[in-house]
Amino acid sequence: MPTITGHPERHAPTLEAVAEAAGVSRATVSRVVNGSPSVRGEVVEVVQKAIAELGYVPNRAARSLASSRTHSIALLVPEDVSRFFGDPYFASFTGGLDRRLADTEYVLNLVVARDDPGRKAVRYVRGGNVDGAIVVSHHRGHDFLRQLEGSVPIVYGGRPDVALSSAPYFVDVDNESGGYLATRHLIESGRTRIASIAGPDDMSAALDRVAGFRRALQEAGLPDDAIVHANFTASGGAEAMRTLLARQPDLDAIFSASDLMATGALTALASRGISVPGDIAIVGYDDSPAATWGEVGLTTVRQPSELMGATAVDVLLQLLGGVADVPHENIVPTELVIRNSA
Amino acid sequence: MPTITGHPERHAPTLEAVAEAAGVSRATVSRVVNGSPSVRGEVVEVVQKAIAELGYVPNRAARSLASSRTHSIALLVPEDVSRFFGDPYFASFTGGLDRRLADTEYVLNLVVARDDPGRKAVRYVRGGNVDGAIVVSHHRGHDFLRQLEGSVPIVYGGRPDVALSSAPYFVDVDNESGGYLATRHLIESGRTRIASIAGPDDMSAALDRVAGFRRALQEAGLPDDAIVHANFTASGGAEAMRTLLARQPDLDAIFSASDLMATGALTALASRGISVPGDIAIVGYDDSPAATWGEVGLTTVRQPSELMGATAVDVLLQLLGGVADVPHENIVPTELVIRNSA
DNA sequence: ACCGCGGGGGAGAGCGCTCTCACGAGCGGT
DNA sequence: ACCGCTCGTGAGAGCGCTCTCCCCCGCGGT
Repeated sequence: MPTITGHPERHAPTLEAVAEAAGVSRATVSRVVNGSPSVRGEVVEVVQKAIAELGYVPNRAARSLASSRTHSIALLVPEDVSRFFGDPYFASFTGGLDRRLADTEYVLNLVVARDDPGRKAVRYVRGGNVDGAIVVSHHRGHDFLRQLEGSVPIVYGGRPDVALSSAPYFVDVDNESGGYLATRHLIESGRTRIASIAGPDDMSAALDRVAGFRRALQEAGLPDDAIVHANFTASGGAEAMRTLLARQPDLDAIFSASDLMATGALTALASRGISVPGDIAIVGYDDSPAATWGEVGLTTVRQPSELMGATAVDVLLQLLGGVADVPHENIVPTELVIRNSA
Repeated sequence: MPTITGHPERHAPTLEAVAEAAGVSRATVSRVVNGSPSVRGEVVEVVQKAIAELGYVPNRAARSLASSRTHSIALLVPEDVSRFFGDPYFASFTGGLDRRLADTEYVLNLVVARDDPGRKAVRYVRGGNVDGAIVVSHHRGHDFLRQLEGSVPIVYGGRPDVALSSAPYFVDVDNESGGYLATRHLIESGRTRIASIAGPDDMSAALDRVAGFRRALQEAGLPDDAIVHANFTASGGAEAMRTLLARQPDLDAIFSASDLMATGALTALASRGISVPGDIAIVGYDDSPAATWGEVGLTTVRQPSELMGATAVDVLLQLLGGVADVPHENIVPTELVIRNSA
């Protein structure tokens, strides 16, 4: 049964056909297709004309079989896809990644390591199906990632928590400077009694933001000890807000380490009739959709997630291109998005 | 493992190597790998043992070159990736799709048709790089999709708006029954003065939900004319809520055609001291993250987006498998998620 | 004149797999 | 005993590229 679902495949033109049409050898066409500099200009033109006329498209499989390069890279997600993409941060990370990749000949393979744990994904990556991989949303405990070492170049989105045997390449965001930025903004708008609803104290990202918060306050000679840790949820944010108000009723600004917690804080404030930004200014963190869903738009620190995606691709392409001395740590800066809440 | 006489060069084992190790021909190994029934059981075992010992992984490129089947399918997104994945609906559609695909040998290629318009993506799909494609988030005006016709089997997520020359395959959700489900739930919990905050009246999905709303009320002999259209935003929902209250202050239930509008309605109700679900019950639509972000969890109609993704894969696999009489229209039912608001 | 050299282009051997054929063995029917 | 089958397996020809040789030609130096 050679017929596949009745799709009459018109024999796609091959390199050979182009070569014949252009009156040159296969090798020459190949050179033109791959942009080799050692073909005379006029020959290049003839070949390109033939390519255009025949509508030739290189066969990826043949190419990668012959060159043992696949021209595809894996986006390795070590968890459920819907959870992954449901996170706006990763959605836009992927967006930046894809946009950067669009300029190249590379194709993105979505590889999910859900069950197993990761057996299939590891086999896929190690099996020579991709030239490199970008690993995102990895967490402590994803030890199977170690099995990828020594196969293809890998770039991590976020500093990997897994103990790897050699220094990994990764891109990460500068949380400290994010906290600093947010706090400076509050200071510059004249606030002086500034507190922070921080994230869990066992997450380095949360602690780094606190560090930035403190640095800004210290530089300004303001007290830096009004800090309550919460768990990155809206209700946690609301509770933290109440705690802070109880402790220090004359607060005039809050730096919340996540937008979600900020929305909780906003709710808590609203229910007490405290106006934002009139009485208290709030800066969030993430620039998630939650930032614009409430009545007041949330001023927040955006993680340059697109840039991170693009950077991850850049690093990987350099690695694949054999560039020497590619930096292992690639830290991108954060950016303040000013709306109404501060 | 390195042999005594061999070079230390660790070269990925090929079919040939397995064949030699197992003492059979390449063809036989190929048969085993591809699950051909015509190999004796004991031979299968020997071969599988050899495969396991050598850690053999088939070379995808070679396989697809020889068979002219790529074993990969495209997820074609005709718009910006971050916007696409930022939508929880699509995130989980993709999740379902991926999960279903995980049981197969197929791999997902993320293909974005952003600029161009779609030139590169069309070339990619037509160029024989994938066996089939799933097109999502397509809109009126995406005429380039027509150029895909006649290349590989295509399944659309959502009924395509583009004028195609032959009946497309698609999966879609049953909006009418979603509206019906939500409204029935309100009726069954004893509500009798039920209104709807509907979506824009030029979107068929919105109108279908209204139709379901009406059907439920008519069946119950309740008035079905308390309907205000809004634009699917939170502030639109809040305004619609105020309008409804002004019109009919004794309302005891609301069916909101989106979760976002429902959150707006909740805000409006809270500011008037109307309790949910005490005074007024609310059912939303989508089961987006917004449904769980507020103080009260939103009872809502979940679009079975995962199921849709999985169904799209099923349909495509059937098409690829040459199954006859694959249905073109695949409508999946909606599902009620009960939380606190109703 | 000669030689050497370098650049442009052709020839051809694979890359690792699939798949059609051919082949031999075993078996039942006549 | 013969034929004709089926069944399991092997042989070998590609699939469409890349890439290493190698050759040819024109040039400059001696």
